[in-house]
Amino acid sequence: MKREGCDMRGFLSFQVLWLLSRKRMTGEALARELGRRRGEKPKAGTIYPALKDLREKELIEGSRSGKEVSYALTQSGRKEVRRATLYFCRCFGDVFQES
Amino acid sequence: MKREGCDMRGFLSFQVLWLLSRKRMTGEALARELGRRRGEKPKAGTIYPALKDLREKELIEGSRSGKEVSYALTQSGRKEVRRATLYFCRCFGDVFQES
DNA sequence: CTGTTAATATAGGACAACCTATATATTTAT
DNA sequence: ATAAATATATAGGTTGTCCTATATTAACAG
Repeated sequence: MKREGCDMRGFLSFQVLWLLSRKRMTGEALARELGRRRGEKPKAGTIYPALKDLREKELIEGSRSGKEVSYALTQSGRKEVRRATLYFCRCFGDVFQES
Repeated sequence: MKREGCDMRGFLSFQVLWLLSRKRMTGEALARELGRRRGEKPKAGTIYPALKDLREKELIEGSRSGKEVSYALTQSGRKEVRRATLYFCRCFGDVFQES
């Protein structure tokens, strides 16, 4: 299928780190919050592979409680989200100053 | 090669539309401005295929003058950049309110 | 206990965003 | 005229972001 407009994918892992920098969350809670912002909730096949990748990079760590896994940033995760946020603002800062 | 941090690719086409919404620019000028913001200038193989894609979607149009092609938004390009900016702000607005 | 639902997980595929070449055309300098 | 530099273009490859399945496990209701 051809996209009509410009592609708006990207920065999923950054957005996950950003959300976790504010509050510890489960995969489902993350998906719900992303859905609230994007208009459409990402599917399981989007969110869980992303969480796995961040876990393998040791930027986040999860603790299971029943069927849920609650994620939080590790120390390098906190460092990384600071770095990434600076980069993000340098790239897109002016997009916000005018809305 | 494994990336250490989180991936920060994405929104190239949006960023190009955004820059063109402010000023008519050539491919080279766009690459320079992206380089200024990102810290590294994107290569020719990144920028020109992106411009070709946006041209084929009729979101931008270019006019050649010598060796340079100067790009500007079309009418649907202007519409698209408004739509995309709203979406972008809804997703990432709070990232900026705290820096 | 058994069936359903909720949360997590993985496989496999499409596509944009990046790269490294390599090529062509125009302009500028020698 | 010729060489070098500049701007544009395309081919081909990797990776992250998305999807649609399909499967597993824990909680919950009957």
